[in-house]
Amino acid sequence: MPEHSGTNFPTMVDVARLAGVSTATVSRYLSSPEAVKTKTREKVALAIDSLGYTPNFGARAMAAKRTQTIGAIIPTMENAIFARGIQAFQEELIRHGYTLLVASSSYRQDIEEEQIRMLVARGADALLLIGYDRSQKTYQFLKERGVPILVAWVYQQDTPQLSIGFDNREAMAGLTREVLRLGHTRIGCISAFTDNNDRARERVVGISDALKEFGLLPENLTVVQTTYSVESGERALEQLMSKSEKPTVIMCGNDVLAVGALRKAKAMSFSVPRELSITGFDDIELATLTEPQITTVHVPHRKMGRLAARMIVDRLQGKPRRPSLKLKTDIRMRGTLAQAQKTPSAIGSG
Amino acid sequence: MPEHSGTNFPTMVDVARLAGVSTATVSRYLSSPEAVKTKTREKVALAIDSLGYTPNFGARAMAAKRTQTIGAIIPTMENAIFARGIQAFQEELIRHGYTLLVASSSYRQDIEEEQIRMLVARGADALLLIGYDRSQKTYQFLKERGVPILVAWVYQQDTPQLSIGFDNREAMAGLTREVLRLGHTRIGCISAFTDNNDRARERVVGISDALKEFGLLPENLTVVQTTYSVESGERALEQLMSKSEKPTVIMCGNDVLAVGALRKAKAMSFSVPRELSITGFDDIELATLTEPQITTVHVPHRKMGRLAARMIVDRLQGKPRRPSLKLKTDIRMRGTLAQAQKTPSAIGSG
DNA sequence: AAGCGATTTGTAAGCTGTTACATTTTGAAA
DNA sequence: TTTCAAAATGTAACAGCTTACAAATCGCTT
Repeated sequence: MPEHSGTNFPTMVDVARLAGVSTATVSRYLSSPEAVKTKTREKVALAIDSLGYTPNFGARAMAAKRTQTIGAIIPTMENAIFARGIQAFQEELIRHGYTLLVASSSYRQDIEEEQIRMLVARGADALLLIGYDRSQKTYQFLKERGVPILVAWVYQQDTPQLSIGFDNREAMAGLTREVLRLGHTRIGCISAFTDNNDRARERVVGISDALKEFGLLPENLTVVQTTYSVESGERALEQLMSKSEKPTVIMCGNDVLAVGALRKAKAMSFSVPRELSITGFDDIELATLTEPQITTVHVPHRKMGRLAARMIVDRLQGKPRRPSLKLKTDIRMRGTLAQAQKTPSAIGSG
Repeated sequence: MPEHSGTNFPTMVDVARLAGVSTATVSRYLSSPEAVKTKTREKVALAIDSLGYTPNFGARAMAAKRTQTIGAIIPTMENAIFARGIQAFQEELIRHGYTLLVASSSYRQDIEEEQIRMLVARGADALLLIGYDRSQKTYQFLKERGVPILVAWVYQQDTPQLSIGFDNREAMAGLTREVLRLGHTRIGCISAFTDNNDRARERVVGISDALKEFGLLPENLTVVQTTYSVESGERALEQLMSKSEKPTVIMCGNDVLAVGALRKAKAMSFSVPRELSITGFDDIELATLTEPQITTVHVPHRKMGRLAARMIVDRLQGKPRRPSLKLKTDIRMRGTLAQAQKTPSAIGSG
């Protein structure tokens, strides 16, 4: 007589007994009510209600081999762009009857891998991942397990994975062209660390692309890599502006770094944008709250989240596979970017 | 001959067979390796590795009746204070071998209830919830299911639930005292909607408390309720400042609203803080990025997240129950709060 | 070599759903 | 009334793990 300690909740068997039907019928009632006669349906509904029955997720997952659950792994919840995109992603998923499980990797590949396994083990029907950068082993694992993935926040033509995002490289190149048109030739760049972060890497490459187009040399660009935070932006700016050959513009990998750079620039008494221009990336709310407001690249995060959800749901419901989606970004010209100040040391005196 | 479509992954039985042990041993290896001899351990490890085995979560949950999973439901991911607290919460949980499942309720009670059921059905061992406000039915459900909960972001003495947080009412009263000492008598308040949001409600009550202490009347306070966003703050400020009897200080329910208020005040050409003072609540990063910086109440969100995790883990591991925890908040005097401007229309000219 | 407690491993029941297939019921046509 | 396909329901075999209990093994001591 194994007396389990009280914690015994009603199961399907209890419901079936009370309703006077078999468990199969209860199960059918739960997953496709229209397959059950009205009269039976009422009996079952009543039984469920009076017992306060809730199906056990684990058992269901095991038996049915699907969970109506989507997993997502983002680098961090503390970054507004992910928070916003994921929030929209979730709202759209709920609308389609799916549940979202979120995990964060702290920008670390080993943790991301662990989280992927965790989510797969939990039976996630599909996964949303940020960026392409991860080991071949991980992709292999996902493939073996048959778990579909959607790569978000980036778009690249020649990848096997389905993706939704934008072309970080081209977007940054576009902004750089504007910068160069304004006569800047000495460019500082504050980037997030680029290892395991293709978004960051592509943005830096985008700057180089544009430089080349304009016939400038690699020496015209100085890159500082740092972590994601306002303070990091401050430190990086200080570093860049303490050189003898000071840049006339600081292009930042995202808005948070730009805010830090702006704050430090002010503290160091550089007039922005007269003496020094600054640009950001993402167009988070913060970018319009500074003085002057930050010139940046606008990215439609909410839209991306929403569309990502639709793509995944379509995929799971076996609809014809949509191609990867490239979203448009656009440049928001605001107060921190202006004409380069003419300096004694003239252009390209080589 | 049910031919399942290829998707058959290695199970514990496969591992056991390959390692030449029983499934019980494999299970032990997984959950308490120290209970397995070194030699056996190696064999099992090898087998797991070469098969690429991952335990099935559903099966495990069902058999063990626990999941090493904690659920958390926050109003929204888009609010930096929750994002930050939850991030810390998660980091600490991982350190103790637990996994976090996050869901968001969009500040809606019905959705929160649904999410609670979802997380319980998924076998969450415990739940982190924000604020006390929810139906008795929900508390009852949780109690029946035996799922421990921790209420965060608030602290109240006389509640049955274990909680960690701060006294919103007292914190806001403290800030209000400072405001009143500076001679302000006409106070505007921009609050989040107070239904189903005890944090917001308590903050407003805190203002009233302090007013009473200083012998001021309810008429001295005008409250506007709105949603959570910079724009809402802007609109609310406009509304408050378009009355004939303008307030000399605007106390906001959180920093985001304060930022909006500040921006609109500038746009309407009120000099802050000379003509109009503004205060916030939370002390998010944003509060130090405006010009002038926002005077606000500092809340230790990260610390709260970290401690919340410890409390829950202790509880689950059967350690002696800690009492609810009240965290200290403190006032950050910055640039948006100053002496009330003396106006012709003198005080209380009844 | 036998004995014995402690350590390690194995056996098998049990956890709660889903679903293929079998069986019964239903209702319209003959 | 009988007949029969369609509709509704029931039966029972899984799904993959944990764990109480039994059995085997180990390392000493006598």
